[in-house]
Amino acid sequence: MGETDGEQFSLRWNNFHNNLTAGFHALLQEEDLVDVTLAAGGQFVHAHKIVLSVCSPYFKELFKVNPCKHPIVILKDVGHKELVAILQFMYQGEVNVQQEDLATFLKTAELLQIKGLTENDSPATNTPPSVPDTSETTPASRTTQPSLPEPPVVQSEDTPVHPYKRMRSETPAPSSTSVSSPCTVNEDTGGVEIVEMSKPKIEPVDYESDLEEVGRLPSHDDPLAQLLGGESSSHSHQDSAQGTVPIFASIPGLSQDSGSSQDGGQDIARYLRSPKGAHQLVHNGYIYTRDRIFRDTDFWRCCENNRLRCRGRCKTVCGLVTVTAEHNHMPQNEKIRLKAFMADVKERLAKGEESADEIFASLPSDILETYDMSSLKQSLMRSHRLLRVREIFAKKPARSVQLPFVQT
DNA sequence: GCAGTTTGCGATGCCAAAAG
DNA sequence: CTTTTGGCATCGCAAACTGC
Repeated sequence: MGETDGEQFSLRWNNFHNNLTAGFHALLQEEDLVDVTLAAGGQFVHAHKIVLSVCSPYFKELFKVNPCKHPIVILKDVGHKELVAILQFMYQGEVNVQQEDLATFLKTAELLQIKGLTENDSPATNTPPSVPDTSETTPASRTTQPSLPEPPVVQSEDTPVHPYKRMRSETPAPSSTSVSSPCTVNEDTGGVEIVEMSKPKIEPVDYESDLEEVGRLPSHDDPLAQLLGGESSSHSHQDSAQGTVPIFASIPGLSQDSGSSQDGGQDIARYLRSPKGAHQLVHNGYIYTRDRIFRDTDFWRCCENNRLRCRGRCKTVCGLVTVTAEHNHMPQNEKIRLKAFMADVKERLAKGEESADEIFASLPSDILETYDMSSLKQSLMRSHRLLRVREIFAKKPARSVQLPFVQT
């Protein structure tokens, strides 16, 4: 390295920014190398994750926590027109917007945290040099504090840790819509199972923590209750029975009502991992275990199919949940909630940063009142110890456990 | 209180049959 | 023939039990 002390030449491409801008725009126009599908207003737009990430910390974070090859991001309550305009702004650095559409456009841009269009556009961050400051389009009405957008659920078929005998077909989805993007199979575990399920432990979907700020979903103290897709046990599962429901999330603030989540968010679905690592789906307060994959359809069956002889089933095609058979029992929100809590407790126990007493003391009072925590605590502590012992033995070199060969 | 053993049940995979 | 549903055997985890 020290040999490079000689005279250096600065090579500058004067047309660099223009070329980059034109290149990105061309890629967008030709839908070349696109790796994300944005759905808004019933229509779909393809884009590039890298461009969205550069122009929006919101998208950046979204793609970081969902390392799916080709996610489909369904932006509820965002119009197709606004989305296209925002994309044009991101790719070209400028866009023409009708005056009557300006307010909606800017509000959408704020919620999506589009750099150059939002007030909290961090100057310290790497603002794209080619994106001009659009302060001239900044109206006085843009003084509202943008609420943190609820992250849309990135529909992904992510992180299969365990070997499955049958892999999902990658044939394009025969969707009734104009989805031309694949039903992505992301076989990359990526070590991010914390997002959905960590490899050794059960872990809830992590982006629920962001959902808490929305208030549309249950805002219990527990960071896990949202797994249920709503907490009300009084909900009627018939609401979505035999209906197709997209896995989606709304962008709050654009619409004060609950949008198409008529039943209070009950149609939010979440992917989980079972304690054994299998894919699970939580929908309308029911847990489904993936039964099989056929073509581009995942078939799920109620996890109570054995115990309660429940016939509840559903299927997902490109993230669209279709309930195909009714359950013979009520939604098991409380059960799911408890399981989620126990998974959380186990995770914290495993971290060893808190004592068991501290962890249990931090649980919501209703959980503590409902369940016999002393026995639960004892049981968890025991299984935790057991786990540690197994880990220790698993780490031992093989020769240390080899027994002398005895010929019989 | 801890460690070892037993037992119950949930999870999983596979197959057959029904339906379209 | 393809898709969907019903059934069940098996495995393994975790709770419960027992003894020290």
